[in-house]
Parts: sequence; structure tokens; C-alpha cells
Amino acid sequence: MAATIRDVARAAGVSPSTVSRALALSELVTATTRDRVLQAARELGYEPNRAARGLVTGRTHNLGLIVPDLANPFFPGIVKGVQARAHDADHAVFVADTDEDAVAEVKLARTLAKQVDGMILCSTRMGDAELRALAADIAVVVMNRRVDGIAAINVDNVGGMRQAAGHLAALGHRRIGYAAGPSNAWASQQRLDGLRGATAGLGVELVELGNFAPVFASGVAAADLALAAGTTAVIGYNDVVALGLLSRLSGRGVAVPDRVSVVGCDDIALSAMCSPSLTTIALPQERAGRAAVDLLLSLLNDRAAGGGVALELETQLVVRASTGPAPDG
Amino acid sequence: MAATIRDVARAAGVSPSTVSRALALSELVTATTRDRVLQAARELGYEPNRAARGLVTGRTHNLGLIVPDLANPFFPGIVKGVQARAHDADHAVFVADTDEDAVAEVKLARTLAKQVDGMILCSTRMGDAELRALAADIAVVVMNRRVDGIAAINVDNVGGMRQAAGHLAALGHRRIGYAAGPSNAWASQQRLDGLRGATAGLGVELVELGNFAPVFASGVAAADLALAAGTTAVIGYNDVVALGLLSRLSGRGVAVPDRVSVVGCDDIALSAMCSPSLTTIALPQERAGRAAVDLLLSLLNDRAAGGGVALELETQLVVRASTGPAPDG
DNA sequence: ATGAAAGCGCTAACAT
DNA sequence: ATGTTAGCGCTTTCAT
Repeated sequence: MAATIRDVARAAGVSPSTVSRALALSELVTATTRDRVLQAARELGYEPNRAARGLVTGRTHNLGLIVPDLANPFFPGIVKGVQARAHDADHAVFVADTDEDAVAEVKLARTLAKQVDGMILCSTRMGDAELRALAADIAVVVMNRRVDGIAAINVDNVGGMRQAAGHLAALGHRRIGYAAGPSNAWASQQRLDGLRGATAGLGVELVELGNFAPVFASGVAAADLALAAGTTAVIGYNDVVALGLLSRLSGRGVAVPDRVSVVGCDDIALSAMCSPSLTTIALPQERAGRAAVDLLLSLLNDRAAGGGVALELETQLVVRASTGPAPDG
Repeated sequence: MAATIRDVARAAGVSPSTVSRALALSELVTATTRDRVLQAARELGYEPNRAARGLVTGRTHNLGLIVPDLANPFFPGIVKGVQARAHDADHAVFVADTDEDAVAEVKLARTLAKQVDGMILCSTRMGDAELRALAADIAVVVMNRRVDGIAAINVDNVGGMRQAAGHLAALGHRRIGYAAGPSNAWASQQRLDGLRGATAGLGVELVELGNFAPVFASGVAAADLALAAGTTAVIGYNDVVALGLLSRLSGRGVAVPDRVSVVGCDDIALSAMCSPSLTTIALPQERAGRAAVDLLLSLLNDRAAGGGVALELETQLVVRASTGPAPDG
């Protein structure tokens, strides 16, 4: 059996309450007794039982993190960021993968809500109403989503797309395709809006190729549409889709970037590893994860902070080998 | 505040223990009282507090999962498998990423151990002694590791390497390079052993290129070594390393598979997405994750089961575009 | 500065 | 078949 606070108390010759205070680094114990307690705790390998503590304090020191699909390389970065910060703040993290299923997500969130102090919903597919209902019961931070009254960490999708469009326009492209993501993904709307605004301003034609699931096969399908539409550059909703574009273009003997340029979004690790390497919009995934934890913890510690806060992190175009000058008209 | 068992008891006009029994579907309550209790619980939206329950039953219904690096696309598959099965069995999962740090891993495991019923250690870098000490305190299942007395889920690395070697030999390769993984990774040893045995039996020469961290850059470095050693085929410790090989070979103008063939291991999603697509050894990641949960839960329910059990899952060579006939001598 | 006592929400003997 | 009691490990009044 693991040592309890009583064991430590006995070993240190004090009462359980003193041990509790000493461990909380309270100023209410003498330095000497504190040392004695800490020493005893160390010797016994004592670790407080969090469940028991939570029962009395009402704080579990657990956080929940829900992501649509861990297999999408975009999310592990966020998970890492969340975990790093959570562990620093002495919190453990329940991670749940919804497999892109909005119904499963609501159920999962409800279950998790019972065992955590707060939760981070990443690229949630949940409806606004369900999200609000959840936020009424528990502290919630969303990532890549904007809902009034709910704390959010976002990346500057609009700015990123503006950079991408500017880059392609500078290379002489006049007709750009966009393979959009799921229609219920907030980020996809943002990116589309950004792209529409940017291309209009640049006098560039934007061809919307439709909505796609954020998977490789979507890029494969979109490549054919892009070629048929006569575009000289295609932007994928994310890097995985862009990798699908790359693959299909190469399969059809279309040289990248000589005949068609390709841009992704996310800057997943593999963007730099494939060939041609992928020009993409880098999102600060780990930083976003850390920021989400910070925001959540501040919400927890200061109920007044309210849910209105929304942070926006910068994005940065990373130019690699998959984009080049437009072929001569 | 959420409703407690007392609230339900009051509403149903019974004692808390009767509520507890009714909810546990015990046969010790009349059908009528049970209905009354269930009804009251539903009306109040009552959900038992798991922490409180855990405090008395000693079972948290939480599982811990430790992986070296979520950014390595091999692990998300396992996480998904573990979660799927755990949720089915009404358990939640704490996931922790150690960033390949053996010291951090031990600390993390110790912390997590306090809040879970059992834990799954994936490709752990922990020493045998520490592992045994941990297993003495809590139910443990390891994946990709074999330690006497500790339950394990493994994949047939030896068989996989045998298939890979056989494939390359059949294509006429007589000199094969191997970029091994970290020396403290059990799977790497296994693969090396498998490869040594297989090549010896086939009359093929095996060139061991050294130990590498399981990252892209390692493959880049290994490619140069492989070329210098005059091998016509190279096997990477895993797909990420193989992707590095692919990238460097292409960068140096060495055609794959025309001049050099490349084989990976794991069958991460991106193996099929890059070009040339990667011949690799598919490991059943999700299945392994599910099996680990099953094993862990059986350990938990039946202390007699002991820790000796070791399951081995099959591996399967997947031939794609990165391997071809050996160039003529 | 420290100890004693109460109680967080729940289950599991032990009564009845 | 149901209620009463005790206690899981911890924090937090309230005493001293």
C-alpha cells in the first residue's frame, strides 16, 4: 500500500494536519517541523492521494483535452503543449479522441466533465448550443473556434491565408484553387474568408473546389478538380490534404512546382520531410496548447475572468519547394 | 452543485445505501424501490462522483498510458486503440508524453500511478529494475518490451524483419544496410536480431550502420553511410527514419528504387502518402492498444493472472514503390 | 505553531 | 430488504 498522510505524520511525530500544512508550504509551520515532515515524506515516498484531496477541495487537478483525431499530425503538437504546461502546473490530462464524430464528442465531453476541473476542446465539431451548455457546467476553453462568451485560443487563419495568397500572387499565379475542409470546422470557414478577402484585393481569381474531410484522400480528389479548373496553384485546407494533392499531381505526371504550385496549412513535421517539401502556413501548435492551459487555469482561479477572452496567435508562411513561379500563360 | 447520493436518497425516500445498491443493480433491492430510486436519480441528473467511489473501492476506473513521443506517428494509433477499448470498459485514460526522456518517464509514471488502476507503458526507455519496482506497486502492461514477470504486448519484430530480408533477397539484393534505433529501445534489438538471423540464412550481407534516434535526421545521416558502404538496399529502424533515407537519397540524386531500395517499419499513415511510397512492415497499432487494455483489465480483475503473460501480434510486410530489383552488379 | 475533529461523496460491513 | 455506522485520505475549521 502507498503511504498515507498518517504514515508521514507518525514518522515525523506530528499530526496529519501539520503534514498537510507543511506540504502546502504554508507559513503556519516552523521551518524545522516542515523540514522534518518533508524528510519523512521523502523517505516514505509519500504522494498525496489526489482523489481524496479533490473530494474536500473540490478541485481534481485534472484537465480534459478533446481532439478530433490524433492521427492527424496537427494535434499531437497541441497535446504536447497542453501536457507540458499542465504538468508544470501539477495537473494531469485526460486525452480523448472523438474520431471526428460530433455526437461521440458531446458524450465524451459530458463524461469527462465529471472528473476534471476544466476542459480544452480542440477544433470541436460540437454545435454552438451544446458548447454553451457545456461551458455553463464546467470551465471550457476552445481552440480553433469562436463562440461568444467562451474563452478561446485561435490562430490567425486570415493572416496566414493572406500571406499564402500574397506569396502565390507574387509568383504570378492568377487562378488559385482552394480545397476547403469540413463545413462544420470553424477554421475552414476562417481560412476561406481570409482567402476570399486576400484574393479579391490582389485581383486573383479564387476557385473553391468544395468541402473535404481533412484527410489524404481528399487531396487526391481535389487535385483532379484543380487541374480541370485550370488553376496553376492549389491551397489545401491542411497539410495532409496538401500531401494528397502532391501525391496525385505527381501520379498524373504534373510537375510540382513547375506546372502547379501547392500550399498546405499547419506545418506538420512531415511537410519538411516529403519531396518536394511543402510550402505551408506554420501554426504554433505547442504554443497554442500551452496558451490554452494558461487560459483555462486563469479561468479556474478567477471566476470573474469570464469566458469572453479570446487570444489569437500569429501564423507564419513557410516557403519550401512546392511553390514556384506560375508557368507562362 | 451536482446532486449527491443523499439528494437522491431524500427524493426517493430511502437511505443512501439503498440508492447505492439500486444503482449497482444489486438484487438486494425490491423492483419497486429500485424504480423509485432510478427515477429520482434521473430527475436530479445524478451521476456518482468517481473520485469518492474510488476512495472507498480502491478502483479509480482510470488508466494511464505513457508514450515516448506523440509526434512520432506510430504512437497515435496505439493511443486510439487504447482509448477505444478503455472507453468501452468505462475507463478514462490519462495520456502522458515523455519526450523520449527516461528520467522524466519514471517521474511521470510514479505520479500517474497514484491516480490510476493500472498503466500501459509503450516502448518504455525505463530500466528493468525501475520497471519491476513500478510493477510491484501497480498493474503494468508494457508494449514493445519484454521483461520477466511483466505482462507484455509485443509485435513480431523478428518475423517482420525476416519478411523484409526475404523480400529484398528475392529482388537480388546481396548487401543490405540497417539503420538501427536507440540502443535502449528493446524493439531495436529485436529487429537487429531478426535481421541478423534472416540475412545469415539467406546468404545476404548485413551492414549495421549504427544506432540512431528514431527521427528523420537520422535517416538523412544514415543514407550517406549506406551509400558509402555500397549497399543496394537499406532498412530503417522505423518509417520516420526511412523517410529521412528517402529524402537524402533523392537529394543526392540516387534513384529509389532503381539504384537503392528502402524499407521502413511501422506503416505509419504517411508511408503510403509520400513518393515514392514506402515499403514497410505494418504493425497492428490499434489492435495492440486494444489488446493492452484487455490484458491490463484482466490483470486488474484477477490478481492470479500474474504478470507473466506476453502476447505477440503478427506483423506484415507491405510492399510499395520504394523497393525494386537490385541494380545489375 | 500545532492538534483534534469534522466532513467531502461514496460503499461495505454490520445491524435490523 | 433496508437502515445505520464506519471509514477511504485528505483539508480545514476550530481549539489550544
